[in-house]
Amino acid sequence: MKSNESSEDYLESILLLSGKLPVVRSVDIANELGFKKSSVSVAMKKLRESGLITVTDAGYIYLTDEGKAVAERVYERHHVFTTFLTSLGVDPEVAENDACRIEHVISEESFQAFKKHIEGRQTVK
Amino acid sequence: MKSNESSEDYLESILLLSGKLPVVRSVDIANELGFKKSSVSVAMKKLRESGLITVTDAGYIYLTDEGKAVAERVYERHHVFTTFLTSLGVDPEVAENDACRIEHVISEESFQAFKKHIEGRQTVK
DNA sequence: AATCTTAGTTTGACATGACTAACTTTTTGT
DNA sequence: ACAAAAAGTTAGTCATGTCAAACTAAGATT
Repeated sequence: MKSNESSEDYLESILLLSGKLPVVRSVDIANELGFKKSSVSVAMKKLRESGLITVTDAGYIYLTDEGKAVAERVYERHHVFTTFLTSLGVDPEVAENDACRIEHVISEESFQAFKKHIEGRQTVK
Repeated sequence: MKSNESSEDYLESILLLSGKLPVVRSVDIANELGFKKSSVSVAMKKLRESGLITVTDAGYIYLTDEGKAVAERVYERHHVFTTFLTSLGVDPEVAENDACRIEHVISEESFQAFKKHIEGRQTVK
Protein backbone atom coordinates (compact mmCIF):
# COMPACT_ATOMS: atom_id res chain seq x y z
CA MET A 1 0.00 0.00 0.00
CA LYS A 2 3.07 2.18 0.37
CA SER A 3 3.68 4.55 -2.52
CA ASN A 4 5.56 7.71 -3.37
CA GLU A 5 4.27 11.08 -4.39
CA SER A 6 4.92 10.62 -8.07
CA SER A 7 3.45 7.12 -7.98
CA GLU A 8 0.28 8.55 -6.52
CA ASP A 9 0.01 11.01 -9.37
CA TYR A 10 0.46 8.30 -11.94
CA LEU A 11 -2.12 6.05 -10.31
CA GLU A 12 -4.61 8.88 -10.08
CA SER A 13 -4.04 9.69 -13.71
CA ILE A 14 -4.67 6.08 -14.70
CA LEU A 15 -7.93 6.05 -12.75
CA LEU A 16 -9.01 9.26 -14.42
CA LEU A 17 -8.11 8.11 -17.89
CA SER A 18 -9.83 4.77 -17.53
CA GLY A 19 -13.05 6.71 -17.18
CA LYS A 20 -12.37 8.65 -20.33
CA LEU A 21 -10.70 6.18 -22.65
CA PRO A 22 -11.47 2.58 -23.61
CA VAL A 23 -7.92 1.57 -22.67
CA VAL A 24 -5.04 3.39 -21.01
CA ARG A 25 -1.53 3.30 -22.46
CA SER A 26 1.73 4.88 -21.36
CA VAL A 27 1.48 7.52 -24.02
CA ASP A 28 -1.96 8.57 -22.77
CA ILE A 29 -0.52 9.15 -19.34
CA ALA A 30 2.38 11.10 -20.79
CA ASN A 31 -0.06 13.37 -22.61
CA GLU A 32 -2.27 13.80 -19.59
CA LEU A 33 0.54 14.68 -17.20
CA GLY A 34 2.79 16.46 -19.67
CA PHE A 35 5.73 14.11 -19.11
CA LYS A 36 7.95 12.38 -21.62
CA LYS A 37 7.25 8.81 -22.68
CA SER A 38 10.48 7.66 -21.16
CA SER A 39 9.58 9.04 -17.75
CA VAL A 40 6.25 7.27 -17.86
CA SER A 41 7.86 4.07 -19.03
CA VAL A 42 10.19 4.01 -16.05
CA ALA A 43 7.37 4.91 -13.67
CA MET A 44 5.13 2.15 -15.04
CA LYS A 45 7.92 -0.36 -14.55
CA LYS A 46 8.09 0.59 -10.88
CA LEU A 47 4.32 0.47 -10.44
CA ARG A 48 4.27 -2.97 -12.09
CA GLU A 49 7.03 -4.20 -9.80
CA SER A 50 5.14 -2.83 -6.81
CA GLY A 51 2.01 -4.68 -7.83
CA LEU A 52 -0.04 -1.52 -8.26
CA ILE A 53 -0.77 -1.98 -11.96
CA THR A 54 -0.78 -4.73 -14.55
CA VAL A 55 0.20 -4.22 -18.16
CA THR A 56 -1.00 -6.43 -21.01
CA ASP A 57 1.19 -7.47 -23.93
CA ALA A 58 -0.57 -4.84 -25.98
CA GLY A 59 0.55 -2.20 -23.47
CA TYR A 60 -2.81 -1.65 -21.84
CA ILE A 61 -2.54 -0.56 -18.26
CA TYR A 62 -4.91 -1.60 -15.48
CA LEU A 63 -4.95 -0.81 -11.79
CA THR A 64 -4.76 -3.74 -9.40
CA ASP A 65 -7.09 -3.68 -6.40
CA GLU A 66 -4.27 -2.22 -4.38
CA GLY A 67 -3.44 0.36 -7.02
CA LYS A 68 -7.08 1.28 -7.32
CA ALA A 69 -7.32 1.84 -3.58
CA VAL A 70 -4.39 4.26 -3.66
CA ALA A 71 -5.75 6.03 -6.74
CA GLU A 72 -9.17 6.46 -5.23
CA ARG A 73 -7.78 7.73 -1.97
CA VAL A 74 -5.76 10.37 -3.81
CA TYR A 75 -8.59 11.20 -6.14
CA GLU A 76 -10.98 11.87 -3.31
CA ARG A 77 -8.52 14.34 -1.82
CA HIS A 78 -8.03 15.95 -5.16
CA HIS A 79 -11.72 16.33 -5.69
CA VAL A 80 -12.40 17.68 -2.23
CA PHE A 81 -9.70 20.33 -2.39
CA THR A 82 -10.52 21.41 -5.92
CA THR A 83 -14.16 21.79 -5.04
CA PHE A 84 -13.39 23.65 -1.88
CA LEU A 85 -10.96 26.09 -3.46
CA THR A 86 -13.17 26.86 -6.43
CA SER A 87 -16.06 27.40 -4.02
CA LEU A 88 -13.93 30.12 -2.46
CA GLY A 89 -13.61 31.75 -5.85
CA VAL A 90 -10.16 30.46 -6.77
CA ASP A 91 -9.56 30.11 -10.48
CA PRO A 92 -10.32 26.48 -11.44
CA GLU A 93 -6.95 25.92 -13.04
CA VAL A 94 -5.11 27.24 -10.01
CA ALA A 95 -7.37 25.22 -7.73
CA GLU A 96 -6.60 22.09 -9.75
CA ASN A 97 -2.89 22.68 -9.42
CA ASP A 98 -2.97 23.37 -5.72
CA ALA A 99 -5.22 20.40 -5.03
CA CYS A 100 -2.77 18.22 -6.87
CA ARG A 101 0.00 19.29 -4.55
CA ILE A 102 -1.95 19.31 -1.30
CA GLU A 103 -3.47 15.90 -1.90
CA HIS A 104 -0.09 14.27 -1.41
CA VAL A 105 1.00 15.99 1.74
CA ILE A 106 -2.00 16.16 4.02
CA SER A 107 -2.49 13.55 6.73
CA GLU A 108 -5.50 11.31 6.98
CA GLU A 109 -6.53 13.02 10.19
CA SER A 110 -6.47 16.52 8.76
CA PHE A 111 -8.18 15.40 5.60
CA GLN A 112 -11.07 13.85 7.49
CA ALA A 113 -11.44 16.92 9.68
CA PHE A 114 -11.38 19.10 6.60
CA LYS A 115 -13.98 17.00 4.82
CA LYS A 116 -16.27 17.18 7.79
CA HIS A 117 -15.81 20.95 7.93
CA ILE A 118 -16.84 21.31 4.30
CA GLU A 119 -19.83 19.04 4.65
CA GLY A 120 -21.02 21.07 7.59
CA ARG A 121 -20.67 24.22 5.56
CA GLN A 122 -23.10 23.20 2.84
CA THR A 123 -23.02 26.02 0.33
CA VAL A 124 -20.58 28.89 0.49
CA LYS A 125 -21.73 32.36 -0.37
CA MET B 1 13.04 36.36 -4.13
CA LYS B 2 13.08 32.91 -5.73
CA SER B 3 13.63 30.05 -3.31
CA ASN B 4 13.17 26.33 -3.04
CA GLU B 5 11.07 24.31 -0.68
CA SER B 6 13.88 23.37 1.62
CA SER B 7 15.24 26.90 1.58
CA GLU B 8 11.87 28.14 2.73
CA ASP B 9 11.93 25.76 5.67
CA TYR B 10 15.36 26.90 6.67
CA LEU B 11 14.47 30.55 6.45
CA GLU B 12 11.30 30.03 8.45
CA SER B 13 13.28 28.18 11.07
CA ILE B 14 15.78 31.02 11.32
CA LEU B 15 12.96 33.52 11.77
CA LEU B 16 11.42 31.39 14.48
CA LEU B 17 14.67 30.81 16.31
CA SER B 18 15.63 34.48 16.25
CA GLY B 19 12.58 35.07 18.39
CA LYS B 20 13.63 32.45 20.88
CA LEU B 21 17.39 32.70 21.02
CA PRO B 22 19.78 35.62 21.35
CA VAL B 23 21.64 34.42 18.25
CA VAL B 24 21.01 31.70 15.71
CA ARG B 25 23.71 29.25 14.70
CA SER B 26 23.76 26.33 12.26
CA VAL B 27 23.61 23.85 15.07
CA ASP B 28 20.46 25.48 16.44
CA ILE B 29 18.76 25.01 13.10
CA ALA B 30 19.91 21.41 12.93
CA ASN B 31 18.36 20.77 16.33
CA GLU B 32 15.16 22.54 15.47
CA LEU B 33 14.59 20.77 12.17
CA GLY B 34 16.12 17.43 13.09
CA PHE B 35 18.73 17.51 10.35
CA LYS B 36 22.43 16.81 10.52
CA LYS B 37 24.93 19.62 10.88
CA SER B 38 26.35 18.82 7.47
CA SER B 39 22.98 19.24 5.80
CA VAL B 40 22.49 22.59 7.45
CA SER B 41 25.99 23.64 6.54
CA VAL B 42 25.37 22.97 2.88
CA ALA B 43 21.99 24.70 3.01
CA MET B 44 23.41 27.81 4.73
CA LYS B 45 26.05 28.04 2.07
CA LYS B 46 23.34 28.18 -0.59
CA LEU B 47 21.27 30.71 1.33
CA ARG B 48 24.36 32.88 1.78
CA GLU B 49 25.14 32.66 -1.92
CA SER B 50 21.55 33.56 -2.74
CA GLY B 51 21.73 36.62 -0.53
CA LEU B 52 18.98 35.42 1.79
CA ILE B 53 21.11 35.31 4.93
CA THR B 54 24.34 36.73 6.24
CA VAL B 55 26.70 34.86 8.54
CA THR B 56 29.13 36.58 10.88
CA ASP B 57 32.64 35.33 11.55
CA ALA B 58 31.35 33.94 14.81
CA GLY B 59 28.81 31.86 12.88
CA TYR B 60 25.76 33.89 13.80
CA ILE B 61 23.08 33.80 11.16
CA TYR B 62 20.86 36.71 10.21
CA LEU B 63 18.15 37.06 7.60
CA THR B 64 18.62 39.72 4.95
CA ASP B 65 15.60 41.84 4.07
CA GLU B 66 14.92 39.52 1.19
CA GLY B 67 15.34 36.43 3.35
CA LYS B 68 13.09 37.90 5.98
CA ALA B 69 10.39 38.56 3.41
CA VAL B 70 10.45 34.93 2.32
CA ALA B 71 10.51 33.69 5.89
CA GLU B 72 7.57 35.84 6.90
CA ARG B 73 5.55 34.85 3.89
CA VAL B 74 6.06 31.18 4.72
CA TYR B 75 5.48 31.72 8.39
CA GLU B 76 2.15 33.39 7.81
CA ARG B 77 1.00 30.40 5.80
CA HIS B 78 2.26 28.08 8.46
CA HIS B 79 0.42 29.92 11.16
CA VAL B 80 -2.83 30.18 9.24
CA PHE B 81 -2.95 26.48 8.41
CA THR B 82 -1.95 25.32 11.84
CA THR B 83 -4.58 27.50 13.45
CA PHE B 84 -7.22 26.37 11.02
CA LEU B 85 -6.51 22.67 11.37
CA THR B 86 -6.36 22.73 15.14
CA SER B 87 -9.62 24.69 15.16
CA LEU B 88 -11.12 21.70 13.35
CA GLY B 89 -9.94 19.46 16.16
CA VAL B 90 -6.82 18.11 14.50
CA ASP B 91 -4.05 17.09 16.87
CA PRO B 92 -1.66 20.05 17.20
CA GLU B 93 1.37 18.00 16.27
CA VAL B 94 -0.30 16.61 13.16
CA ALA B 95 -1.58 20.08 12.27
CA GLU B 96 1.94 21.47 12.61
CA ASN B 97 3.29 18.85 10.29
CA ASP B 98 0.62 19.25 7.67
CA ALA B 99 0.87 23.03 7.77
CA CYS B 100 4.59 22.71 7.19
CA ARG B 101 3.97 20.76 4.01
CA ILE B 102 1.01 22.73 2.72
CA GLU B 103 2.67 26.10 3.24
CA HIS B 104 5.13 25.36 0.47
CA VAL B 105 2.77 24.14 -2.18
CA ILE B 106 -0.25 26.41 -2.10
CA SER B 107 -0.52 29.33 -4.52
CA GLU B 108 -0.84 32.92 -3.44
CA GLU B 109 -4.34 33.06 -4.89
CA SER B 110 -5.60 30.05 -2.97
CA PHE B 111 -3.92 31.18 0.20
CA GLN B 112 -5.58 34.58 0.10
CA ALA B 113 -8.97 33.02 -0.62
CA PHE B 114 -8.42 30.59 2.21
CA LYS B 115 -7.43 33.33 4.62
CA LYS B 116 -10.49 35.32 3.77
CA HIS B 117 -12.65 32.25 4.30
CA ILE B 118 -11.22 31.72 7.77
CA GLU B 119 -11.58 35.34 8.76
CA GLY B 120 -15.21 35.26 7.71
CA ARG B 121 -15.76 32.21 9.83
CA GLN B 122 -14.76 33.91 13.09
CA THR B 123 -14.76 31.20 15.72
CA VAL B 124 -15.46 27.58 14.98
CA LYS B 125 -17.64 25.72 17.38
C1' DA C 1 50.32 19.92 27.83
C1' DA C 2 47.01 16.59 26.51
C1' DT C 3 42.39 15.54 25.80
C1' DC C 4 37.51 16.20 25.17
C1' DT C 5 33.63 18.74 23.44
C1' DT C 6 31.34 21.73 20.30
C1' DA C 7 30.79 23.90 15.87
C1' DG C 8 31.36 23.94 11.27
C1' DT C 9 33.10 22.20 6.73
C1' DT C 10 33.96 19.15 2.69
C1' DT C 11 33.35 14.99 0.27
C1' DG C 12 31.12 11.14 -1.55
C1' DA C 13 26.99 8.47 -1.44
C1' DC C 14 22.09 7.77 -2.12
C1' DA C 15 16.98 8.39 -3.39
C1' DT C 16 13.62 10.73 -6.10
C1' DG C 17 12.00 12.06 -10.28
C1' DA C 18 12.39 14.47 -14.18
C1' DC C 19 15.10 14.87 -18.79
C1' DT C 20 17.55 13.75 -23.71
C1' DA C 21 19.15 10.62 -26.99
C1' DA C 22 19.28 6.47 -29.28
C1' DC C 23 17.19 2.38 -30.04
C1' DT C 24 13.44 -1.34 -31.10
C1' DT C 25 8.94 -2.65 -32.24
C1' DT C 26 4.48 -2.10 -33.97
C1' DT C 27 0.97 0.06 -36.69
C1' DT C 28 -0.55 2.65 -40.59
C1' DG C 29 -0.88 5.09 -45.09
C1' DT C 30 0.12 5.14 -49.85
C1' DA D 1 5.83 -3.72 -49.42
C1' DC D 2 7.88 -0.23 -47.50
C1' DA D 3 8.56 4.13 -45.46
C1' DA D 4 6.75 6.94 -41.84
C1' DA D 5 4.55 7.60 -37.62
C1' DA D 6 3.50 6.08 -33.05
C1' DA D 7 4.63 3.50 -28.93
C1' DG D 8 7.76 1.78 -25.80
C1' DT D 9 12.41 0.82 -23.80
C1' DT D 10 17.10 1.59 -22.01
C1' DA D 11 20.97 4.28 -20.63
C1' DG D 12 22.98 8.22 -19.15
C1' DT D 13 22.38 13.08 -17.16
C1' DC D 14 20.80 16.52 -13.98
C1' DA D 15 18.80 18.89 -9.81
C1' DT D 16 17.27 18.56 -5.18
C1' DG D 17 18.07 17.37 -0.69
C1' DT D 18 19.21 14.24 2.57
C1' DC D 19 22.97 11.26 4.89
C1' DA D 20 27.67 9.41 7.01
C1' DA D 21 32.44 9.91 7.50
C1' DA D 22 36.41 12.42 8.04
C1' DC D 23 38.31 16.63 8.73
C1' DT D 24 39.62 21.52 10.99
C1' DA D 25 39.44 24.84 14.60
C1' DA D 26 38.26 26.72 19.16
C1' DG D 27 37.35 26.31 23.94
C1' DA D 28 36.97 23.87 28.16
C1' DT D 29 38.70 20.07 31.44
C1' DT D 30 41.89 17.66 33.84
